[in-house]
Amino acid sequence: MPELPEVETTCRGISPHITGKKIAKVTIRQKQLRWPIPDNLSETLCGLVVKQVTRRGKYLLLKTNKAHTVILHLGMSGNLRVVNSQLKPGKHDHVDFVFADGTILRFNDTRKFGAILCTSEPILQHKLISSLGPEPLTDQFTGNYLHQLSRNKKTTVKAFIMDAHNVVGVGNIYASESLFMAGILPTRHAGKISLKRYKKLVDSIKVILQQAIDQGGTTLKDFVNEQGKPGYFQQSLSVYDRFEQECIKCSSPIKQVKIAQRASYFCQFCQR
DNA sequence: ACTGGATCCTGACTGC
DNA sequence: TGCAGTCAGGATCCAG
Repeated sequence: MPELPEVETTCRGISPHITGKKIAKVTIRQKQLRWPIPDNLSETLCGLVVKQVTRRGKYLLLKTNKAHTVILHLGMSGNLRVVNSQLKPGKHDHVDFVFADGTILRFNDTRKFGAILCTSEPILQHKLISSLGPEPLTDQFTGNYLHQLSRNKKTTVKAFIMDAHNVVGVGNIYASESLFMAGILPTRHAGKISLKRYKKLVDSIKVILQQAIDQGGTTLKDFVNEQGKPGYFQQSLSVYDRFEQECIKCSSPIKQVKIAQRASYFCQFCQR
């Protein structure tokens, strides 16, 4: 499931293969994703050159030489691969961005939770992008920021840090892992956690995400691999999906609870 | 204004 | 073996 490190890895992986290249056409086999893909996408993008591939939260942005920017989201099962024109599309290969030199950027998404949109307005003003919280790995994301934002919030701290309006890129797995590292129970009310503890939580989120991105660097080659699924990380997880297994710190069994319909894992002794 | 729940989708897995 | 049910998950939308 793509979380921020996976999207960052995808961004770095595809960028050198499509930056500076002219779009010849866009082939859409399945337009019914999270939102329908715009009907005129191919006509709109034909002839435009990809100037820059960037990421904002879990959105990938393909900036062109005109006003238009392609907004891509991988949902939970999506992936992008760079393939050559000989490779026939397989199951769930919903969209091909075909470049003038024959390179294809192929979007595959089993569960169709992803999205492909296009906008000509300044990208930071786009509805999906403008409401996003700060990037977790920048200096704007601090303990002070989270502490202040969380005052009077009754939601759980886990739901709070997973809300992209507060901070982007913290998905279900890394939320559990970060809270474990920071020693905070996921069920705690966000508004009642001290500044000191938020500082520790922010440090933990940065460490966990940076580790995952560092590991992702080794899988970049997979994005130009015909049979390859983009390699997701073999991240070593401390609590996630370890129900009833021993806590790595205190050996007591890991607990599981549902928060906002998401499985959450924690140690009842190491987190409070 | 806030918060929690339903929702989209497919495939893997479980239980009868 | 097969079928029905459950779960996973990001982010939006909706209802209370």
